[in-house]
Amino acid sequence: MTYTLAEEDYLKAIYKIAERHGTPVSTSAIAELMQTRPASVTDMLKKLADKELIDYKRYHGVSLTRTGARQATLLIRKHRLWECFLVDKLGFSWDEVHEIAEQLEHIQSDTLIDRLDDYLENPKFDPHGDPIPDASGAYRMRYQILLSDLGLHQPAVLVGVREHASSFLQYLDQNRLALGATLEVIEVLPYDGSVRLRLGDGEPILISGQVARQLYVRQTTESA
Amino acid sequence: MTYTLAEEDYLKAIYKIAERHGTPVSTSAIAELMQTRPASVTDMLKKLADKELIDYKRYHGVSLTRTGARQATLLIRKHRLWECFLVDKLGFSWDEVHEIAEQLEHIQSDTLIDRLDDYLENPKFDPHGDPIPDASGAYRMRYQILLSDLGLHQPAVLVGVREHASSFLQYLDQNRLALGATLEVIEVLPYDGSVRLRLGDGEPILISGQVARQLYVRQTTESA
DNA sequence: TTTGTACTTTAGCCCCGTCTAAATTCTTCA
DNA sequence: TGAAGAATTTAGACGGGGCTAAAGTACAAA
Ligand SMILES: [Mn+2]
Ligand SMILES: [Mn+2]
Ligand SMILES: [Mn+2]
Ligand SMILES: [Mn+2]
Repeated sequence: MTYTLAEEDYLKAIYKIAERHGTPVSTSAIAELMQTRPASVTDMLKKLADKELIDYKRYHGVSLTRTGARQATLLIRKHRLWECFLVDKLGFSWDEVHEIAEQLEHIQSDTLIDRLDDYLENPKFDPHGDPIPDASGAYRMRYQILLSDLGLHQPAVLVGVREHASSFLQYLDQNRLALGATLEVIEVLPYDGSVRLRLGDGEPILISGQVARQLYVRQTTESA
Repeated sequence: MTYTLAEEDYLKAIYKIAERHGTPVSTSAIAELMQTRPASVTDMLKKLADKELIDYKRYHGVSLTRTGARQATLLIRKHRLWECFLVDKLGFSWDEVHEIAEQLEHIQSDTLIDRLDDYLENPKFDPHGDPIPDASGAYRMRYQILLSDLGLHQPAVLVGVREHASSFLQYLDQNRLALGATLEVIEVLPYDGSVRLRLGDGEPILISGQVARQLYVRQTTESA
């Protein structure tokens, strides 16, 4: 019923890889995300399989069981709620909170996280725009597309980031690319796929195609 | 520069025992407080001595070095600030917070705890009346005596508890014995040392000598 | 001064989570 | 279809932190 820090982090890693690349999840993908060796991953996979948190067939990758998936989403819930706390209450910026939340998410207390949720007034999204599962583990995906897939002159709002590295988030800050910003693609440069944007009512800015593929936007009504 | 959870808890235990019973601190005292075996304590003492966090001579107990004591007080600072957060912001009661703070105190972040301190408006005492060290590790002891040592008809205020067990704190709640309560000893029963108190302006209550020896009070002016 | 007893340490073991090196299995392509 | 070559697992080790049982030390009482 209660899992170790390492077990929790593995479950979360498997969940995130499955979410992005589908199932089954390979040993090497887990090793890369967790910065460990594949041999270490194999060891842990056996333990998680013994506890029926994953379905594991040697040489064929893993997927989470219902129990494992539930545990992973509860951990993600805790991670994201703590990030909200750090940003909204303690004044951290969105590029500073990940490492701390990576620790805080493992605090074991049945009531703590629900009280924190109430204290924060039940936020639905974390500082990076990621949805926060409720106490039962359920959440709805926000409607979103990649900025790189947004049509020309389609008004849209920045709602999330695919990349969470500090350096990337700081780059966004420097270019006034904050969540909630309204934008519109003015031009896509054919040579390298760079994108020229109108941001709010300011001067147009230019971002690389690389960056455009890391930003999630929601289209707004034409007339907005 | 950064210590494991177990190392931190051992340093804190040594600090607390030394504070209450003086130095050197015995292996068995540590084992009892930490709920482990003396053999395990001996193993850890060797490691802490290697890292120069304690002075250790086989068979003769330990004391903290300057570095060790500093580390212990910083841990206590974190523990007590988190307890304030849990009580003041999340609405926990003082008997529910110890276990959670026991985990939260180990979160590693240079800035987190200082921001938390500011967010809580730099409290000087935790929910149990214990002083909170500042960022440099310094704190002043509150003036206090045991209720069992308070003279008859001396007006006083309840400022701290020596015992932190949930059952004890709940007992205090049930008898309206909260920190800050004004009180006065009306009578000490000679047979078993029980104490009759006037609490605020309510009816007198009777507490055992056992309980009276767990409560810290500060005398107030006669005219108060 | 000796000795009994309580306290402490050592020896040897265990589990967790990680690693390297070697062996195994899968897959792809000639 | 039969190797390479890549991915994965196994074998064996290690450090951290804990335990039991046995041995060593200190100290108080005789
Ligand atoms: Mn984590
Ligand atoms: Mn996030
Ligand atoms: Mn602790
Ligand atoms: Mn406290």
